[in-house]
Parts: sequence; structure tokens; C-alpha cells
Amino acid sequence: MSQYDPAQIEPKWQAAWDDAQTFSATRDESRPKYYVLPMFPYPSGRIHVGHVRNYTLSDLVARYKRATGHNVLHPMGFDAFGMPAENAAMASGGHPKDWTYANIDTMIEQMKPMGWGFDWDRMFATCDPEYYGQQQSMFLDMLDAGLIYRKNAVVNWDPVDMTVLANEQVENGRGWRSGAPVERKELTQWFFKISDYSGELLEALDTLDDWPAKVRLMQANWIGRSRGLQFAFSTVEAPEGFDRIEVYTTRPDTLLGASFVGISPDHPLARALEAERPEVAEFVAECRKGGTTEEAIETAEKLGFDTGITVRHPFDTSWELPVYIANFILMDYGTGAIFGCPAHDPRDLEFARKYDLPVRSVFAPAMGEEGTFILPEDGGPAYVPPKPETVRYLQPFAGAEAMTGEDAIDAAVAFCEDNGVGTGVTKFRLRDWGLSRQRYWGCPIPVVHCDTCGVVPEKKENLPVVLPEDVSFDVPGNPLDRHPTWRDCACPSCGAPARRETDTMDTFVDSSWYYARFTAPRADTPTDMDEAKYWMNVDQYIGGIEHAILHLLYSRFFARAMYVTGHLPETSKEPFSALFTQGMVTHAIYQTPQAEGRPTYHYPEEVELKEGKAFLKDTGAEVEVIPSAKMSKSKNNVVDPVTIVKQYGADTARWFVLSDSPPERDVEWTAAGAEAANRHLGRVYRACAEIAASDVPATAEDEALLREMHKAIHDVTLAVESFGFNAAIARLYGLTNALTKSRAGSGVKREVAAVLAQLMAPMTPHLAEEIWQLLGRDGLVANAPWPLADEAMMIEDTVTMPIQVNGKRRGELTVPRDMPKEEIEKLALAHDAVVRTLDGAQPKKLIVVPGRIVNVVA
RNA sequence: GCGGGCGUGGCGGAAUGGUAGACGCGACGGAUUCAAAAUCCGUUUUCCGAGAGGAAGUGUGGGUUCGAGCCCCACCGCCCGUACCA
Repeated sequence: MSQYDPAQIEPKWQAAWDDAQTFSATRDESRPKYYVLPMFPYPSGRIHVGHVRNYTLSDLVARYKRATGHNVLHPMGFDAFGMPAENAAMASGGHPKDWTYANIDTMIEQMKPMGWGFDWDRMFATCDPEYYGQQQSMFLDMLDAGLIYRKNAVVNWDPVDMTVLANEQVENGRGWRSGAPVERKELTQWFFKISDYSGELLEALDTLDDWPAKVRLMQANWIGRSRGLQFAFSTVEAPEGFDRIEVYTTRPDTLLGASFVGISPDHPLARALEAERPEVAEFVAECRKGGTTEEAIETAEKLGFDTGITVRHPFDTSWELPVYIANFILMDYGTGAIFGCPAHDPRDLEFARKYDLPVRSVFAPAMGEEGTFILPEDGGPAYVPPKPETVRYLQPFAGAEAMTGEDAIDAAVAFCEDNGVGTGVTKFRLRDWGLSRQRYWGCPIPVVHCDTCGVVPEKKENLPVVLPEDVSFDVPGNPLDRHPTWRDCACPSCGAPARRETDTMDTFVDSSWYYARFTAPRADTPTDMDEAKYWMNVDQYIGGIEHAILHLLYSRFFARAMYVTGHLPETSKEPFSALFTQGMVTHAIYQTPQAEGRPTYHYPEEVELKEGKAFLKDTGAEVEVIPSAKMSKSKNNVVDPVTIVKQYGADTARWFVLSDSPPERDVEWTAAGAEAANRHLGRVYRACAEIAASDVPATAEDEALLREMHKAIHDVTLAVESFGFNAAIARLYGLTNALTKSRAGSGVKREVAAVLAQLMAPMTPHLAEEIWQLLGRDGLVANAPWPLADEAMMIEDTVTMPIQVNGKRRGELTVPRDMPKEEIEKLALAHDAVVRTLDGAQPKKLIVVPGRIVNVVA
């Protein structure tokens, strides 16, 4: 009998699918459509195991949905703009375009042998002018619709290289190349008005039933709707025009605990003082050191500068509070000014203790819950109970003494409004989306700057504004800025000499509408409405949890913006009907510690495993094993899928990434696991080949095997529907074992083997086709309808229930499936173990859950 | 710092509030073999016990319940995100 030989069978079936055009999607109103989309990859140069997991998951869903009668769209493309291409050009002197397209070719070559059923005819890369030209066209429509505007925003500035840095290019506050301390610098930049949609994007989260709850929660917190009070402090001895400082607070109930007013270093008042007073300028310059990330700002040491200006408390004009410039206050949120209440905010407390400002508690734990509570003014930590918790107000100015924070906030807002101290307002944390990038390898922003006409949109007939190819990366900065001819152009409005916008778009723009483009990838408009109406929405989107907020939120906004500009139907405002977030693929790190600095990392193939320990093959020296680490080139623990496929075949790689871990969790790649997967597939192949050739008449075991088959169909179908692919695989192991051990006749065994092939087809499609053929079935298993479980065939006559005494298992009871509760009670009380444990005592309670459990409470 | 998630045998993991450890890996024992590889069969949470059986046990500490891996509270550890990595 022939052996399982993936190298021979896999290319054969891939060619068969190609010939039959199995996975090319065309509109067909007679069948329900199903659009399954894995997040498209960045063309880094090689596919990695994370990609293998992502596309194996989407392919499984696609093949399963095909089998259940759906017209499936399962496309693939490349998110091809971005920094790595420019970094490669800087490092090795090539061109980002050549680097990118060469990488795409390599990756396609690596993807094809995996047997993923993509509709390759729809492929595109976002750096294709055909794609980004349509993106420019939409930009103009959105600009026209008032969805895009310009304003100032801060960037990371490398003062030595004189260039803007991405957050990841800032290491410990210094530029990655120059090593110079990074500064925050303001530039005029383009923005999408995503904040216009804050409320809608938040509320619509409730409609996304098939999204993970954690993602919806993360987005809700990110959008961050808050109710609060906006009011103004009147100032004492402030410069002209600063009679008042507007502040926003979400805790107006803590107004009597106010201790100081803090303003952002970018607040207009801070700017005014900076211009006049050198010591302020010095302090503000100090605040502007470091990167722009929220993390860097929040974890930096809290710094304050006493301006000498004071403000009057709105409830008591004789009470004056100092005004500090503070480095932890963001100009982007609220009004860029706050009042500090140290007793009830840890940051304010740290600040107050540092600058010796008063700490005044506003509320304390409600009566009876005080325990060991220490007031913050007596050295305790800031007291910040959850808002729904009832607390005791020490000096209630609005409402009762004991109230929840929520009620107290409402009462305080009402009180302040009644007394002319500010108004209650709703604010969002979500900021507008800055899309300008001072970089070459991105979609050019199609506008022109003219001295007379100002900012002028490029004419649509002049699109795409194509990136020039004659650029060099030998000097830091954006080559578009210094391009001799591309930059200079004629004003589309008056024709006078003008200057092209040299900022390009954030790559998040590219990935915010690719799902829509896949429905009509060659259209000469951004989308084709008929195709979009048929294929949208994405029925199942699959990708990494790392995109939970930004990419998914931007895409949700973009779909709305595309609806407003007529590029998507209203029904596509939420473009992803269901979302699944997969876990990472990890791999052990093998390292030898060094006396100083980084350890030496060893490749897995240099290491030998013996008795749970790892040794270097060369020297026999023991190496340290760090399990389950994220794969990283610098740690030498990256597994290359190409090697795996050469060694074991694509089906083994697919089977392995699906088995073991549930798909939403991280999975550790182990050589042993891959071998085990391969061994099992070999077992299935041999068993089925043997069955195909056997000739045993029907036996008494036929029915038992058929029952097992129907139960397996039922269980696997449920598991696949609920993304429990590891459970589905465990069930398939079970069916395989039942099939190989059964003494049923050949007829039934062949039927079960064929069903096994069908159930495995979405996971190991090549092997499934081969078995299908061995069994003499017609056509492709890829085109066969999904098997149906016959519920009547699954029913067993008896059930076995555990018997517990006081919640501890003491025995079990096998009874007819439909035995009445009273009968079960009698049998349970008469059971040896129960009699022994009760020892003559009367049971206090008897709980019988028919078919489930019996619990005797003594 | 803040927001979110996860934590179960030697390992990956299973378990609508109802027998904790399915299924797989590894390990151990056996069959087959001149021998090995491959393959097949069996055992495998820990501790006590010859055995029958018993006790403990799902990161830590508490709580709710007839019954908690699952629900609630506090803590510890790891992972993701933190708006210019994609």
C-alpha cells in the first residue's frame, strides 16, 4: 500500500482546484453570499506562522461555508505602504517600490503551496496606483463633505536628523538613529473628523453582537464618553485676555476638594507666559522633551511650575487657588486645564505632595465600612471608589450626605447650573484622526498649496497623483520635500506656480477600505455599488487582537464616511458583521546567558531536547529554555512555514495550528506537535486506503459505528460553527479511533471514511481530496455538500449519572434515558456508596438533575 | 500610568454552575522485529494504600451556592493596546 506523501498529493489537488476555478467568486443571486476576510498582510518578505494561523482559520471558514451552500468570497491582498520599505531603502540603497513588489512576489510563492482557497484574481496591493488613486478620489470627496480639515498637532522631532520620528523610532526618549533627545514639535497636519461620529461609533457597538465583548469594551473605553461640568475660574493678576480659565471636570462633586489649577504646557495661557518670562519658557521646553505617546507622558515624573497667578474658587471668591503649568495635562482632552483634587485622584495627590499643596477630602467610605481607612490628608492613598458605590460626603453642597458618586455628580452639575457656575456637558476622549505622514512611501495627499488660492484640491481627472520614482534615501527626511520637479506644479485653480502637498497618508487609511475594494477590485471608481451591495458586509473578519482599537475603529468610521460620499450603501456602515480575534503563535527561546548584556540566542535546529532539558548539538552544553515567547527575529525563535511545508506538507502545518490551542488563545509551535500532527494524518491516510481496498460483509457493529459517525458530524459541526476548532479536531481524533478500531463491515466503514474526509476537508483539504478519490467518490470533496447528522441515529438508550454526597462524587448510576425523577431518587438513596456515607442519617435534601447529576445533602 | 485579556497535570489544552484533566504531546510498560525505525496495544494529576478505597487539587486569599475551573471581591504574574509599527 502506498504511503501518505503530501509532496505528491498537495500540488496535484491545488492544480485541480485551479483548473476547476473552485475559489473564484462571482455574483450569484441564487445562493446566499458569504464574505470571509482575514486581515491582509504587510509584505515583510516572508510569511510567518502567524499568517499560517490566520489564513488557515479563514480558509477553514470559507471551505465550510462553501460546503453549506454559500457563495463564498475569500480574497487576499497586501497592505503594502509603510515604513519598513523606506528603512530597507535607507539600509541597502534600493527603492521602496522594488523592495515591496519583490516581497509580495516571494510571499505569494510561499502562500500558494499552503492550499488556501483564495480568489487570487481579486488580489491587489495598496501601493498599486490603481488602488491609491481611488483612495485619493475618496479623499477629495471626503474633503468636499467636510470630513477632512487641517490643524496643528504635535510630532516626535529629532533635532539632529531634523526629521519626524514614528513612536517606535523613539527609544527611551531618544531618536533611534541620532540618539538625540526627542522633542515634541507642532506641525500643521490633515485630520479626519472622526470625533463627529464619537457618539454613533460608541452606540453602534451594541449592535455588534458577533464581535468579542472585550473588543467592544476596549473600543467603548477608547471613545470614552464622559459626563461632566465645564466652568470657568476667574483669575487674579493674569495677563491681558486671560480673565478666565475654562476647565472641564468629570467629578464636579469634588469641587470643595480643589487644591490647585493645572494647565497644559500647550495651553494658550502657558504660551502667553512663555513669551514673556524666560523661566516659564525654560520649564515649558523641559515639558516638551520626550516622545508623544500617552504612555511616555503618563509615566513621566510629574512636573509643575507655579505661575504665581491665582484663581478664585467659584463657591467662595475669597478662596484662591494657585495655577500651575503641569506636564501631565494634555491640551487635546477637555479644555487643556483642570482643577486638581488630590484627595480623590492619585496623580493630583502625587503632585500635591511634591509641591506641598493642601489635600482636602470631600468624601469618605460610607458609615460602617470605614475599617482601617486612612484619609489622604493623613497620609493615606487617594480615595477613588467606583462611581456606583455609596460614599459619605463630609461637606455636601448638593444632595444628601450619603450618595453614590454617580448621583452626587448629577446633583453637583444641577447645583452648579442653577447657581450660574458652568454647564453640564458630554465629552469624548476620542481625538480626530491625524492622517498626515512626513514620509515618501505612502499615498500622496492630492492637494496643492497656492500662494493666491490657498489649499486647492487636485482635479479628479489628474488622479492618481503618482509617487515619483527618482528619489533617494541617503539623507534623513521626506524625499518628496526636496524633489525638484514633482513638488513644483501648477495651481489647479488659477494655474500659477504652486507647491504639491508632500505629506502622504497614514497607512491606516489604506487598510480602512480594502475590504470594500475587494468586492470590485478593478473598478475605475473606488467601489461598484452593485458589487458592494451584493458582497458587503464582511460576514466574518479574522485577525489579531492587536488591531482591536485603531484599525477596527478607523474602518468603522471610514465605512460611514464612504456611505456619506456615496461609495458604500447605508447597510454597510458597520462593515464587519462578525469579528474573530486570533491569538499569537509563540515558540520557545533557547539561550545561553552571558556575563554581561544580552544572552546568546540559539536556533531551534541547533538544539537537541533530552529528558525535558535542552542541549546544544555542537558542544552538548545545556541551554536555558524560555517557553511561549513571541516569535522575534532577534531572538532566533522564528519558525519558517516554508521549512515546515517542505518537511511535513501543508496539511500538517494547517492541522497543527488548528489543534491544541483554541484559536483565540496563543499557541506554542513545537516540533513535537508538528510531528504528532503529521503522524496522525499518515494514520488517517493508511486507515482510509485500507478501508477502500477491503471487502468485509455487514456486521453487528455497523450500527454502533454509524451512531458514532452521526454524533461526530453533530459535534464537529457545532464546534466549527462556534470557532472551537481545537475541539473539532479532538472529536475527529475520536472518530478516527472509532473507525480504525471498529469491526464493522466495509460498506459502513467506507461511508464513515468518506464522512471523515468531508469533516476534515476544511482543515486538511489535500488529504481529504485524496481520500475522497481513494474511496471512489465523484468530483471534488471541496464541492461536496456538508454531511448532516441524523439526530435519531445519535440517541443512546441509557445514561450514566454521577452521584454526589455533599458535593463529593461517591458513585455513579446507569439508568434508562427516560427514567422519571422519583425512580432515580429511590435508586440513588439505595446506592451502596450513599448508604455507606449517610450511615443511617436522613438526607436533608436531594437534588436530581435528570440525565446530569444526583446530589445528596447529608 | 491607564484600558482590555489570560492563568487548569511534566507540556498544549477539555469541561451549558453539575463526574476536573476529553483529545493530543511527552514519559513508562508491552507486542511486532535478528535489531532498529515505523506501527500497534496498555498505563500515566499528586499523595496515602498490597488492594478496595481515601485525601488533596484549576495562580494566591476571601465570598455566594446543595454544588464553583466557571459567578462576586481583593491581590500576584504574564500578554495586548496606549492614537506616527502594521
